Amino acid sequence: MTTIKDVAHHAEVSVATVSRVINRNGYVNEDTRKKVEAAVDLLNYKPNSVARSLFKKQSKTIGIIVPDITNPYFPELVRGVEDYLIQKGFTTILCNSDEDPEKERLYLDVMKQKYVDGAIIVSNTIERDLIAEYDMPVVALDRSIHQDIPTFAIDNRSGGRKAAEHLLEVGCTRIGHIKGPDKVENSDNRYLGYIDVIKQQDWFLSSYVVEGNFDQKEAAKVTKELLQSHPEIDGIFAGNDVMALGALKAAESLNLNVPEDLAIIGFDGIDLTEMTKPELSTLSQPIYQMSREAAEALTALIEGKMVKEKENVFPSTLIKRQSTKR
Amino acid sequence: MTTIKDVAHHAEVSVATVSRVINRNGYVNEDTRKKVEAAVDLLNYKPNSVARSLFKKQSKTIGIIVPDITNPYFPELVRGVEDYLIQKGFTTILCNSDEDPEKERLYLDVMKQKYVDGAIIVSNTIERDLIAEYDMPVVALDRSIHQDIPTFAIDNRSGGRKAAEHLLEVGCTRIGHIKGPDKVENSDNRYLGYIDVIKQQDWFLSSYVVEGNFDQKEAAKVTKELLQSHPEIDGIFAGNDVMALGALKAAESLNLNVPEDLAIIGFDGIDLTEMTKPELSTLSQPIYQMSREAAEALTALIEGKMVKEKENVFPSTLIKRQSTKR
DNA sequence: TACTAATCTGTAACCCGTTACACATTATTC
DNA sequence: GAATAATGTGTAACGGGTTACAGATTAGTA
Repeated sequence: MTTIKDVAHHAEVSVATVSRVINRNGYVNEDTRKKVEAAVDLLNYKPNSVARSLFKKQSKTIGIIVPDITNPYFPELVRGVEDYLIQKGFTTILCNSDEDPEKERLYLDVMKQKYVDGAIIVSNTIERDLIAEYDMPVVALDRSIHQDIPTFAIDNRSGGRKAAEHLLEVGCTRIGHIKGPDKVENSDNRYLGYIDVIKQQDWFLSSYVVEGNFDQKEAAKVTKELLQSHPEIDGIFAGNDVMALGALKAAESLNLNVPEDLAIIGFDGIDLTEMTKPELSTLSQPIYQMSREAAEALTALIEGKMVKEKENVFPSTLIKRQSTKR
Repeated sequence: MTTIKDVAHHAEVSVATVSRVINRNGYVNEDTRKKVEAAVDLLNYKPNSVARSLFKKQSKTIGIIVPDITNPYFPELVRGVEDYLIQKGFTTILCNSDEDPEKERLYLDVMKQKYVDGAIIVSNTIERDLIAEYDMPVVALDRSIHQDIPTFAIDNRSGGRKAAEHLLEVGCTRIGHIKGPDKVENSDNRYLGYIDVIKQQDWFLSSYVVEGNFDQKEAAKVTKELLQSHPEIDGIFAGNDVMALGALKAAESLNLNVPEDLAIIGFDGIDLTEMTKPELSTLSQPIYQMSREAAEALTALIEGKMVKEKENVFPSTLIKRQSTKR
């Protein structure tokens, strides 16, 4: 590995001069610069980021904590972040938390020790006080953490409303909701959006709402139970696409035709929704855009700029497909 | 940020002693150790990984290069790697190459500069000579790079054979193949497996094989064309699950029933295959296991152990589902 | 011409750990 | 009791950059 000393020696200058050339700061004579650049090329010198980090106390690295990259919602999120950051000269450390506070803490510890410049966090459990301990720029993505921390998320409530309204529009007369886990902001707000619309209906029963844990199998199970105890239900709003898929499976197992007997709409707009039969209607999130902007905000924070807008709410878009076409 | 000096000062010892306590090496008196540990706890001292890396010339970080985390095959692969490595004390840098040699090179440069300890690479384009330039432990995953580099991959050819045989067994009389991109080891070998079985059939035509680029939309297009020009085809082996899905879409658009009119089988065993209707038969890969073992091999390499087995071939498992049930 | 400002370059301290080496003390062995 | 081994601890160099500071030239100005 060639070091700055090797280059200095080769170019017959001091390491300070080489450093100045590399970083384009301070005065350097044109001829000297050329000599140094020639030596850099000749020796194929690449400055050592670790040494630089040690001095500068920053690493040009950021961490992204997601619950589970295996969940189809997150790859695109991570991709949006990574794409932007690499182009800004940052590398991205991937952290799968499984929503486990211990793991989250572990990852934050590691980040701190590695002089990571900042973190993008998707979490329900991390609190502002914990983040304060680590004293690094943080941006919340998909779920808010605290009003002081810049957040990039979907307007879940209005999305929930749109979903319920759409089901009413296509003629559903009894609409159930497969809700995500309790006390998770996303699922709660989507549920509230549904309630906003449905509570005005005289037929509404609280037993039309069941909890599905954002998981396909679980959603299939609870949907089946729901449809068995409430055969009058002809429309289902699932709290995310994966659960909508579970609902689709449930309908199938009960020999219900979608959309004729049962209309189904999901939430998220992951690619999966185009791959089912019938294709799933959904509330699509601008995932890539959102994550990219989160990454932008993080780099701004790292560069010491204030981000004026703490709350960045993105609209969801209704995508009408076969599963609600009636 | 507390440093080792702070701790030393607090415990009234030298930094060397603190270092010895932290790393549990060298002689340290029991009482001294306790004093130091108390100071560490009190000050919540976490050693600075960057400084350590600089001296040790290793970073407890590895890079993983995948084409695109957004492709449903890779998240599980990455997860297998990350899970194993975090537990071994390594963090994982995620790199999306888009199969672009420039990006691959850029990522390798960054890794080198950050003293990354090793890399796990999924690539068709990276060559051994390039890797040699970087002089770091490398393991190839999913696709081989060179016989000198430990490889963890599926037995694609035998998988291709199993797929073709299965279609014959369920009674298909004309079997087409949607092949992945040319000169990509995986697609070529799956194709060869198909040929191994099909070439003995007197009905075989080379026009039964079309190329689909591992992409759903493209696969749907070429499958449709294939079925239109060869309506006698009643079985399709797609080079991966995403293309099998495209084939399913094509069948649908031609009003063909799956599996009655057309049996379809994919390759990979991603979760998606359980989510379609009908559910897709596929050759399932032990993705998580394979990637975990790749990570194990990489850490072994990093620790200076030789990995005896360069070629680690994993079997695929035939999963029979509705799409080939006839 | 004299003086100030701008340009150029090198020396050395610093970032924060790790460890070779030296020295001191205590334990073991004959 | 002397010699040797084992234990305990500190000093300082080192890893590879960055930059404050000083000193030397050159350019610009009155």
